[in-house]
Amino acid sequence: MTRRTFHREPEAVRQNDLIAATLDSVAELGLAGATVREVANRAGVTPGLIRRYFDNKERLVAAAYRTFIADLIETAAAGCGDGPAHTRLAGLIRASVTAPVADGRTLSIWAAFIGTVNSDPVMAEAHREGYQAFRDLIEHLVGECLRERGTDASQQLIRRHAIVLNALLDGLWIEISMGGDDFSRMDVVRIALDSTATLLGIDPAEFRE
Amino acid sequence: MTRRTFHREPEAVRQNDLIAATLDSVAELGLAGATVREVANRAGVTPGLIRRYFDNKERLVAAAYRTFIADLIETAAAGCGDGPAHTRLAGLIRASVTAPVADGRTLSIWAAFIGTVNSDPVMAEAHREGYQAFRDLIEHLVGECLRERGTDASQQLIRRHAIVLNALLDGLWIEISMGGDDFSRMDVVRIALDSTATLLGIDPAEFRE
DNA sequence: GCAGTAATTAATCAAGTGTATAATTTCAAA
DNA sequence: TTTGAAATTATACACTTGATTAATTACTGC
Repeated sequence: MTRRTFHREPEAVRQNDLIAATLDSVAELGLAGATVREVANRAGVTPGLIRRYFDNKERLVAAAYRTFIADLIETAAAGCGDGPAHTRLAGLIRASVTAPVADGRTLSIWAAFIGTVNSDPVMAEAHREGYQAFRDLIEHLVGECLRERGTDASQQLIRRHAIVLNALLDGLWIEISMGGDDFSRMDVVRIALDSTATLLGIDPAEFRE
Repeated sequence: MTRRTFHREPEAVRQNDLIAATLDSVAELGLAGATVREVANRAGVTPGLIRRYFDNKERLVAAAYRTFIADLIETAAAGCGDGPAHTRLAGLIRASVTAPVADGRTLSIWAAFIGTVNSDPVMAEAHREGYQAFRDLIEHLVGECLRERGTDASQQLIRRHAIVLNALLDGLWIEISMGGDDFSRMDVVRIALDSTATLLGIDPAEFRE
């Protein structure tokens, strides 16, 4: 009986493959389905190998969460482009409520991980990092946006706006990703942009360009 | 060696205890920690008993989710009271962003369950029910609120408002429950009410009473 | 081409899981 | 008080889980 053949991969590649396999497992089977064996199978690898790249399963899952969140924020932030602040903010909003940020798979992974934050300190820390990054991004853009319009907003007011806008985006993202409603028929981007403009006291037309 | 003593309970009570124990387990240990033995221990009962009240663990968890969501919506809806529509809407909003609806334990349970919706059809159905109930409640209140003010809003516009408001409340609820920010210092109720008024085009003062 | 090292496999382990069932105990009715 | 049925316990089972280790294989540098 002969062993299965294999070929070596650079450390970074294998780590990446294992993380990708983990995220696929979580998306399709839930966190409970992301077993060491399932992940190894999807990565085309043997279960024992995981331990060479991650001390234990907990670390693997935490690493997967970190890259997931980082990628998600990066994708959303990439929608900003450059130009005046209100255009960048509009880009961020558009990216946040459309695929690939807003879709079922992303939500599934996010939800599965979020469910662990309360009972797992490692996951809680990984979560805090990513969350704060997004909030800071929004707060920065809102501030710039208001300043651009000559509004002399206090830091406190900017923060308040950021909190509300962040909440709105989170909520819309969840609703859209969940897909229960007939969002296909609506212009979700339009809804998100108009609502944001209303909340910030900006002329909605300015967002539509 | 003598067996442990026990006393019988009416079917409804036992079911309730088991569900409560399940929710406690999920809140503190996550879904993975809600094992048959853990739940039984918390309910002061032996693991085998669970099978007498629920065909299998899956059913127990689904039942727990259903009662959890139902209670949550009921608690939020109880904040409505009676009176003019805008007062009832304000009550719902207030209830949604304050304890016991908005707190860490509630969020933990919610998140743990949400994480299963994508990979578990039974949970998906339980989820859809509860979610729709809340959305309908908001839509109804928004409609009444606008009509009360003489605004002749189309059903489509009402629906749009409900979607946005629901998203805002969901997002705020998550942010507050997560507790990462220094919400303790802010008047979250005020923020929620003012934002809602802005979105619906209502005078904020009308909400503050 | 060869040797050595490191990556990978294969096989095994102990612990924990949900489930099943038989043995007991409680309680209400007679 | 006794009896019988239903609720509860206790025990066991088959399976899956994450982890561990020795044996093998692939690749790098010479």
